[in-house]
Amino acid sequence: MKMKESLTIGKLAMASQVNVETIRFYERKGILKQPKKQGAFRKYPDEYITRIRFIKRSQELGFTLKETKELLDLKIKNQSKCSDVLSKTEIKIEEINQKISDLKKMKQSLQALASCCEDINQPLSDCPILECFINPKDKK
Amino acid sequence: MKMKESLTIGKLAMASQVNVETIRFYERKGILKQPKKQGAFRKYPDEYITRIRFIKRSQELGFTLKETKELLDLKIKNQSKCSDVLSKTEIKIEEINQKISDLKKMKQSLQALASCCEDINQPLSDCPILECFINPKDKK
DNA sequence: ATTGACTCCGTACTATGGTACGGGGTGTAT
DNA sequence: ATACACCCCGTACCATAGTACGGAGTCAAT
Repeated sequence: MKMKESLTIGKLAMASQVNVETIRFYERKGILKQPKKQGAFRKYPDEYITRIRFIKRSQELGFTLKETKELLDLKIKNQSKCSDVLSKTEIKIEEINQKISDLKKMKQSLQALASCCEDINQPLSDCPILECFINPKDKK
Repeated sequence: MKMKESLTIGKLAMASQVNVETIRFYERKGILKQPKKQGAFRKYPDEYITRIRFIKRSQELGFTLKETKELLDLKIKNQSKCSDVLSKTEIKIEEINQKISDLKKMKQSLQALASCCEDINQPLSDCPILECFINPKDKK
């Protein structure tokens, strides 16, 4: 009797492109909840792949594991009070807005550097990469 | 005889809003080069403040110290080819574009989650927060 | 029923980006 | 000339985010 939607930890790791140990690490940290075991081994439904990919991408976007857990918990604990979810969600949205805004600033700075380099006769030492971050209009 | 443009490590740390130990750490890592010493103490010209603010800002924007060092080296080794600078910055710009795009997706998902809460009859479990990154056209 | 691949768990180790500590030296202001 | 704040350096320690290891157990195929 084989069940579809039932991955061993090794298969899950392969499918979600992380190390087996990473999955165990996430379980210890409470970021992934331990699945039911069939016999002695963990058996994971397919949606864990999505979950793990979400975690990895969130990290790449600058969220810590703790923050990522909070994002996941918004989804998971959907029985929690609407007002809780709403306020947490709004905080995260604000964080994202800030990240987007910061990234746009950095992009502009990098583009300024790039455009300085496009004119090959321009002296490279005049490239504004250092100065363009240190603007008086400080975000803090 | 006092020299302008000559900061002790403590003054520099204060001015650039980092810990003294952080400056020493950056020197050990080669991210800041050790300045001339006057007597037994390091003496820094003012432009180190700019340098350190640049490092901190880069980190806030998601660059590692190693990457930040690379960016600084682009400026410092200005004998390097413009094409080197250009290709490095273009890679960073592409990374930034992808991050912004993913953050926007994440934001939309969170807004969907928030609006679920506003409309209490909407099933919360349909919120697409997990799905927002999982596109077939894999970036790697 | 035995082999081999996989899993279990706990523990230890790694890298990154710092921070803290402590014993000693220095520099300057009074 | 001496007090006191500051600096020197090495080393140890911290959190985060994993990765590796190793001995034992398990499952599935032959």
